[in-house]
Amino acid sequence: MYFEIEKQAINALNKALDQYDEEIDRDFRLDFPPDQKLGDLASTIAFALTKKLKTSPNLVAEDLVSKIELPEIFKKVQAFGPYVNFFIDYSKFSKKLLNHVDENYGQLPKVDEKIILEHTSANPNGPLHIGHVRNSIFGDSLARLLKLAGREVETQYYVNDMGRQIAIIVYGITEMGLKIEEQEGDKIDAKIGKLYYKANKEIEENKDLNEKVSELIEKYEKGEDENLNKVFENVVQNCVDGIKETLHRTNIYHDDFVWEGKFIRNGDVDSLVNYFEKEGFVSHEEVDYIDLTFYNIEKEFVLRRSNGTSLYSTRDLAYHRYKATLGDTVLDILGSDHKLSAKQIKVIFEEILREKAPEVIFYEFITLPEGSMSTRKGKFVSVDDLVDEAVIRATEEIKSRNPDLSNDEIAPIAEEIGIGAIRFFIAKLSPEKHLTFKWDDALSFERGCASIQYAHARACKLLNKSGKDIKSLTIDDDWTPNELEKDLIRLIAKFPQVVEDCANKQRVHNITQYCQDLAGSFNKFYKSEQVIGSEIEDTRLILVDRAKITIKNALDILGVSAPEKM
RNA sequence: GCCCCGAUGGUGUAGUUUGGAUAACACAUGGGACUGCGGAUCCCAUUCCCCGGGUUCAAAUCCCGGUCGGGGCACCA
Repeated sequence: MYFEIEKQAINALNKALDQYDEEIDRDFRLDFPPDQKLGDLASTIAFALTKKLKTSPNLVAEDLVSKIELPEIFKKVQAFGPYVNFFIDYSKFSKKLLNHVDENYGQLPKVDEKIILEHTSANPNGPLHIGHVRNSIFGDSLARLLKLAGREVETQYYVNDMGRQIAIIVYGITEMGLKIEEQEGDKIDAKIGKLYYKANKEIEENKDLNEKVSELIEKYEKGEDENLNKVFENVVQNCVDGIKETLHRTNIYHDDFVWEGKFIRNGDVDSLVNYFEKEGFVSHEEVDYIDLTFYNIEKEFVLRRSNGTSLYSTRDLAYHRYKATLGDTVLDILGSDHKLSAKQIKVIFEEILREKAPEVIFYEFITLPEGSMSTRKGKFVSVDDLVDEAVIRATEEIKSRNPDLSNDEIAPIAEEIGIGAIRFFIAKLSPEKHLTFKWDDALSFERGCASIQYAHARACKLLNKSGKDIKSLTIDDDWTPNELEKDLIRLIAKFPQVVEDCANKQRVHNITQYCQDLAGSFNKFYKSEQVIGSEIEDTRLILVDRAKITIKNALDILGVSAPEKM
């Protein structure tokens, strides 16, 4: 809705600018003034004009204002020093906006772009830990955001079934006689993580065993030993199943799980290497590699191990070419430790293959106070443990606030609140920020996400209590919103623009801020304005209903559900 | 050593890409609102742009040089 209004203001400004002889850049946007007393939309265009006219910006602003033909939706336009500010006519605008908001509010028109978004892609050698989950939460929220902004999005999880890690687990099973189901842990992925830890320890203590692991890799890559294939596949499938369970519990779903082995079996990796060879990009020493020093990358890109088996990086290249066939844009969410290899891939795509390189969004790590997490060393906090703990705390909180609710009623709400708290906690941080994980920070959620969910629950309660069918109500013709109502309306109106801005910038964390602002504004309104029993009860019920919808849709971007009571 | 990120109230962060008006949010601390359409709420107070230069009418934001913190530099993924 703001789009439309902004466009009208910009048009009016442009018409005024037409009356000057000076040419200035017409590609400008409007800002939000710092205070509502200063209006709803502000332009700094006077500064640009001042340069040409050689007078003071204040005079230019005054002059501009006198030349503006004000569109109907505005009440007035006024100069404040050098700023030209527009004031919305809220008696007209509010009605228009509230009648416009429905369940799909925030959904922008379809854009002709299909995005293949890869996220999470954690190695299937143990459970998801809180380092991985930053990738998942960011990736999933971004997918939701982009969809809302009109893009078509397909999410993929790249399953590393051929890596050394999996071979080490297989070694533990076939050579050390370890059994997955005998390991500690509730879930199969946790058990696999334990087994990996043990097998890895054994190999680290006796380096000669690395030979054996390499043999396993070689055999699996050849794929001729049916029994061995089954062991590999069984480990990977089980672990992925466990990871999926964790992801689903936190509202994260992928459209497809692509196994890297596919690109060995279907010959894509071989034909890619052959192409590099044929075009003369390959250098041969102990191994075959591509020299990238010409492109300012010190590290050579190794194509195969000396025993001929493939490497992750080569398989990844094949995978990315595959993804490029599925959509217009290939987007990866990666930890900052992948920066170098992502740079290599970019150069290979652009300079050697002459194809569009994948886009990458990097995030910095979550570490424990004692250092980085490591599945190999068994040093990590699993997402399952974190979620369990969050739900336990939420349960206690609900119990103390609603003693009359039964356990069956509490359980689903506790799940919504606990998971919301975690997703919100991770999502609110911008990706380039490093985070040191502390239990208390992650779980002190009473006033974080929960207060937003609470605002939603409050709105639901209120609408229910009115006993009215909201759809049948109409807005009072004489209604002019007061300051608190205006505030809330402004925020509701801003939502589509927030969606668009965040999607363009690929920044999810600003949504969390918006949610807090919106809930805060709703709470203020709720506190001081009576709804039921007021002279404009119907109008206010409609406002409450639209605020409720907007909160719900905004939380949905973050994968956080909005409970109707809590 | 080379490369990449970060530094904003007591704490944790947003704002930096696109320079504009009084730097936003949450927590913490201290005070207040108390039977309300559920207080997981609201109001008030306190406290911030790492340092040094430069560009500009205007710098948290851009440029140069430092300091401190995190990460990367595998025949790992």
